[in-house]
Amino acid sequence: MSSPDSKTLLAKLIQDAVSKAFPGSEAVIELDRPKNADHGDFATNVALQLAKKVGRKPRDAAQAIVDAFGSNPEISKIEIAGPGFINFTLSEATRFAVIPAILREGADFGRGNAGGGQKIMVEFVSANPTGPLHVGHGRQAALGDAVSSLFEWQGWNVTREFYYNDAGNQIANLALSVQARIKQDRGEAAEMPKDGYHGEYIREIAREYPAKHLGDAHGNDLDQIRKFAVAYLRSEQDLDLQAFGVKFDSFFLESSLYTDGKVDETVRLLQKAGHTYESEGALWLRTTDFGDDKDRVMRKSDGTYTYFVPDVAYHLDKYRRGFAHVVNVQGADHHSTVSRVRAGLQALDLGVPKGYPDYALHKMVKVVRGGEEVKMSKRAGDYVTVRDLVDEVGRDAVRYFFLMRTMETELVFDIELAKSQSDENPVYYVQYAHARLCAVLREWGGDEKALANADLSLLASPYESALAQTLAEFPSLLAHASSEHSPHLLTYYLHDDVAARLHTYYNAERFLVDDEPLKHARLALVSATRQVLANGLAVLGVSAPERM
RNA sequence: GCGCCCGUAGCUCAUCCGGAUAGAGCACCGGCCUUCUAAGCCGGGGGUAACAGGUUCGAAUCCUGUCGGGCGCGCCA
Repeated sequence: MSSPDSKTLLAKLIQDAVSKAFPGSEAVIELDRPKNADHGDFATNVALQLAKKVGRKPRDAAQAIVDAFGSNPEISKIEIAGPGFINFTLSEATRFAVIPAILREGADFGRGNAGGGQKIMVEFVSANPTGPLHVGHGRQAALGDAVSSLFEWQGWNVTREFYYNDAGNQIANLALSVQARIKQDRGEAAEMPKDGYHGEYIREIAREYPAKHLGDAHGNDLDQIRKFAVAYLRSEQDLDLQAFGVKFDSFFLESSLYTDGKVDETVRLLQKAGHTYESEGALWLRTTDFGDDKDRVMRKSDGTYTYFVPDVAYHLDKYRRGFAHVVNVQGADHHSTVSRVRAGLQALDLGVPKGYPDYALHKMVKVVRGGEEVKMSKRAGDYVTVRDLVDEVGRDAVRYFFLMRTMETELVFDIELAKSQSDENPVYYVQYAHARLCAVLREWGGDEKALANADLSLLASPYESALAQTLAEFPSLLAHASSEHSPHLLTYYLHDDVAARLHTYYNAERFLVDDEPLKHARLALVSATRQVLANGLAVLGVSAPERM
């Protein structure tokens, strides 16, 4: 929309016209932005909706509504088109009004307040500390961070949280794997565990360990090995995230749920709520009462808990920490946990809302080089790490590529394409647009603040009004991308709408003309466009270079 | 077998809480650099939106079924 105000205003004017033309009839006023520029800035289908009810042909009904429409300075043209759409065209002044608004709001242009300062948690990455982060975690890091930013831009108070599964079998396996390597290094016979970790990094940890643990250089203290390996890999993952430019506000350890008694408490609460039963020596929760497709084991017959209990305890804890809104970003291969965690929370009977928590599930990442799938990484052994990608193609390209696709499709990451500094590479196309505008402003050398007073009525080319209109859509686009958890909408907006229109404009008109007032008007548009590109890239976590 | 997701141009994908002629990029063909960054721009060809029904004034979009692909169905996490 050109601005929230003109859309709201228009909706009200239409409502008035409808009640004047067809007293007593009810209609929902829908206002769309037509794809085709010939159809004006806004279009409504009220006449199509009403035609049947009032017994008129759609176009006749539309005419009656148009006749009842009062005049307004913001609207320059009203047309009836197609089967009975009413198209509204904004006046040029209204369309360009966004430019001073952008220059005034600067780095804040596009912010909304849908969140109203409420707390929201985005949990993402949440890798087990059993190895370097893989490309799937990379997609999750890019997504989680971008979704978080989108929320922040809508006025939410966002907490980015990383959950460490540092308890359970996989960690025990990690410790055993490292122990086996330590022993092998000492020339002792030692077998890797059946589902052990075989990556080169296990050998690295095994080599580091003896020097730091003089008392137990033999590798007999499994608990000490486990602690060392987990700490080693956690700091390793931190470095991966740092290289990727993702910062978390909090790290939550699964093990703390046990040490703080929260797992036990959850079990007690579930038992008290009466949805548990014992069978085959195990303790079960009747999650089928809450929409799950089968009941779940809480406590195994060996007395230990399944991952399900800490998961529920963890989410209860989130809820108690005051996060009424939570979005968990996870791989789609975990989709079965959604219904079971929700069911577990319902079974507590503590009033946790039914759809809690919210999930954003994404498909896996396939890495391709020259058409061939890449599966191996030297350090990790059987998978490609985030670090491999960042080191080879750079943070910006990796982030942008991870964000370009909708979550529910598999992402094919083409290393050659991401590395190419050419028109084939969408991230360079957008960054180049930004750098180009910086060059223009640099060449001009004046004070950008003075542009706020430019006489925008001098802007007359179709490129200018198209570009201004696109810029005006930025706030509503961000709001939409935020509520849909869809950063990819922003990548397409920046690439196809802003950058593409800008390049066309750039090739068609010269900005640094001799006519001072016209030059100022054009530079105001240039400055506003640069600002929108910078703000959009900031949301995506991609840099906006001034030179390329 | 059951559950979730996907199927749109030669390729990679947008659009999806119903709207007008289904859009980009790549690839292909033809133009544009003495002018602020050609990493760019303009024009052209290319489609039964897997298929079949249904709802509707109107369906890529919603519903049902079929086919094809992915993922998940453990007292693993």
